[in-house]
Amino acid sequence: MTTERKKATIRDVARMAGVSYGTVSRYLNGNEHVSSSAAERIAKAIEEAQYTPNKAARSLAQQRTSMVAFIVQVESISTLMQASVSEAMANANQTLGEAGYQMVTLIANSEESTQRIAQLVQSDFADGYLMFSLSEDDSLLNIFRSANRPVVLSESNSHNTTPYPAVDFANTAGQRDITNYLIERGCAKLAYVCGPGYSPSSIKRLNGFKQAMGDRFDDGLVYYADDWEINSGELAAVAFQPRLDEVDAIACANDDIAIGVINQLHRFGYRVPDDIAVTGFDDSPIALMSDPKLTTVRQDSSLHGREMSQLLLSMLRGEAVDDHTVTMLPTTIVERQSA
Amino acid sequence: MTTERKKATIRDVARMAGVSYGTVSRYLNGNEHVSSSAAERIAKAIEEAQYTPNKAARSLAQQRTSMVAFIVQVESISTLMQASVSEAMANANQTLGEAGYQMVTLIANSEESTQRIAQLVQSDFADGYLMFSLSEDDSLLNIFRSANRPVVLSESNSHNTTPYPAVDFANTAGQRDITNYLIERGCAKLAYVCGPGYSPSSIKRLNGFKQAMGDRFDDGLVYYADDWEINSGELAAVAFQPRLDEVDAIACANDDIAIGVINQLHRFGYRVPDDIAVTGFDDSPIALMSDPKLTTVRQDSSLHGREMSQLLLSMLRGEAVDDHTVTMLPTTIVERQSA
DNA sequence: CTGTTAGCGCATTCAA
DNA sequence: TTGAATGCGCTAACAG
Repeated sequence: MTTERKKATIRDVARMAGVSYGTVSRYLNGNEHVSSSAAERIAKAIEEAQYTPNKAARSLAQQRTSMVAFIVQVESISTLMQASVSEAMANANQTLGEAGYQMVTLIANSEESTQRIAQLVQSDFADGYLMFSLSEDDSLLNIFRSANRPVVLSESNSHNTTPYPAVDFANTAGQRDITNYLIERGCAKLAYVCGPGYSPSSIKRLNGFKQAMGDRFDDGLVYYADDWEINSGELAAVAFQPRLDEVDAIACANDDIAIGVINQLHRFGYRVPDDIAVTGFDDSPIALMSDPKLTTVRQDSSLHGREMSQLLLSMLRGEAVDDHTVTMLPTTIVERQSA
Repeated sequence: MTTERKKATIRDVARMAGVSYGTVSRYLNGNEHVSSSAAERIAKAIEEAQYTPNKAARSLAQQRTSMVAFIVQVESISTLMQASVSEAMANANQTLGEAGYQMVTLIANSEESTQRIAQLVQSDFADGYLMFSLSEDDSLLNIFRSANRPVVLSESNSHNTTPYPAVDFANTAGQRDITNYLIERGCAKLAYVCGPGYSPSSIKRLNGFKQAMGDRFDDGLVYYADDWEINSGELAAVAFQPRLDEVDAIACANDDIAIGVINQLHRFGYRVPDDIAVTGFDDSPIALMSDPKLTTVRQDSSLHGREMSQLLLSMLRGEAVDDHTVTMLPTTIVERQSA
C-alpha cells in the first residue's frame, strides 16, 4: 500500500523540478523572484513528492517557530474546564491562527509540569506566550524574563503592577456594581462569599464589595472560601446560618459558589430571592441552570482571548508595549431571577 | 539590569569549560564517556552561561521532538469545556510528562484550524498524536497516514473498524445497562433522547438502548437531538409532550440533555422520578447539580486519558500495536435520585 | 531570475 | 575519553 519511503526534502523537490533548492526555498517563502515557469514545475514537484517543509529545520534557520503557547496554570483540574478558560482559548486560537501563528496550549498543574514548561520556554519553544494563570504562582514569570520573548498575562495582580502587559476584567468595578444593585433594590444587610485567597480576582472582587459597602462592611458577614466550587457555597451558607434571618442578600465571588449558597438556603427553608437574594459572578453556563436563574456579572471571555492575542501579536510585530500596561475589559450586570 | 546578550550556545559552554562542544553534547545527553573533571567544569559553565539547549536544533539533529500533540476536534466550543475532555487532557499530560514527553494541545474547531494542524502534522511537529475527536470528520486521519507517526484515537467509530488503535468506553453496554435498570424498576414505556448524529458515541448509545428494548423499541419515542446541550433536552420533552402521560421513563444520551428534559418536565407539571424517571450519561459534574440529582452512567475520563497515553507510549517505544485494536473501558451505573 | 554557499544549534560518527 | 568532522532540512545573503 503506502510506500514506506522517507519524507521528501527540499532537495528532492528541487531535483524533480530541475532547479536548485535555493529557488524552491524562495518559492516556498513567497519570494517574488521566481519565474512562473519554475514556479509551475516546483508546484508540480511538491505535489508529486507530497512535500511539506520540516518544522524544526525551518525554525532553526529563521530563529522563529510561528507558534504561540497558551499556558494554563491551574491549581486543580476543575479550574481547567471553566467556560471562561475554554472560550478564551478558542478565541485566541482563532485570532492567532488568522495571523499565521499556531497556538498550542500547555497545562501547568503540578510542580513537575511547571518545571518542564520552564525548560521549554528557555529553549525558545515558541515566539510568544499567553499566560492564563489562575493562581498566584509566579515561578514561570521569572523564566520569561530570560527567554526574552513577548508575554501577555490574563490577570493583573492585586497590587496592580504587573511584570508584563495584562488584559483583565474590571473585577473590582463589577463586584462593586452588583453590590450597589443589591443595595438599590433595598437590601440592607449584605453578606459576601469570597473566593480563594490565592486568586488575584478573588481579592479584587472582595475590594469591590468593600467599596460598595463602605462603612457598613462587616467582616463577620464574609466567608472566605478555599476554592471556587459549589461545595464552598454550601459551606458558606452553613457558616452564615446563625445570622441568616437578618441578612437580605448574599453576594458571591462566582457563579458556582452562588449555586451552592442557593442550594443550601433552600435546604434551610429560605426562598431565593424573596427571603434572601443571591448574586454570582462570571455568567458561566450554569448561571442559567440554577433555579432561580442567577443574577450575575457577565464578562466576555471570548473578548478576553481575542484582546490578549491581539496585544501579543502587536508585540510580535515589534511594536513597543509597556510592561505594566493593563487593559481593562468591562463587565456588565445580568439581571435574572436570583436577585 | 538583565544584560541583553544573545542566548548562549553549546559552543559558548564548551569554550568556557575548556572542552570541545562535542563533549558538552555528550554530557548533556547522559553519555558516560565524559571524565568527571570535564563534567564538573561543564556543569559550572552551563550554570554561568544560563545555557538551555535549543529545541529546534535538537529536534532537527535527532529527528524527534519529544512532544506529543493532543488534538481536540470539536464542532463547537461548548464541547471543548466538557469535563470529560479536560480530565482526559490533564491525565494524559501527567502520564506523558512522566515519560519525558511534553504534551501540547491543539484545537481543531474550524476548517481553517484543521488545515493548519494538518500542515503541522505533515511537518513532523510531534512524535505522536492523541486524537480526541468528538466529530466524525475524518479529514485529519488521512494526514496521519503520510506522517507515519503513532496515533491513538479516543473513540472507535460506529462500525467498529478504526484506522488506528482506539481507547473507548463501552457506550453500547452502558446505555443498555441503564435501560435495563429502568426496566427492572418497573418502567414499561420508555422514551429515548439520542445525541447528535455525527457522534459515534451517540450512535453506539442508541444501539445500547435498542438492545435493551428489543421488540418494545418504538422509534416514535426517540428524539434525535442536534447537539449535546441542555436546550436539546427541553426540545425533546416538548416533542414528547403529547405522549408524556403514557411514558414511565426517559433515557437520555448525556447528562446535559437529561437536565433539559427534567427542567421541561417540571414546567409541564410532571414530577421526576415519581411521574417520569430520567437518566443521563457521563456523570459529569452537573449531574450533581440538578434537582433531583441524576442517575446516570459513569465513565472514568481520567482513566481514558491515561490509557490513551500509555498505549501511545508503547507505540513510541516501538512496540507493535495492531491498528484496529480497540481498548474498551468499563462504565458503571450511578444511582441517584432521578430514576 | 537563479545557483551557490554559509550558517542555524546540536547529535553523532570516526579517529585519535 | 575527547576533538574534529559531517549532516539534519532549511533560510538568506551573495554572486552571477
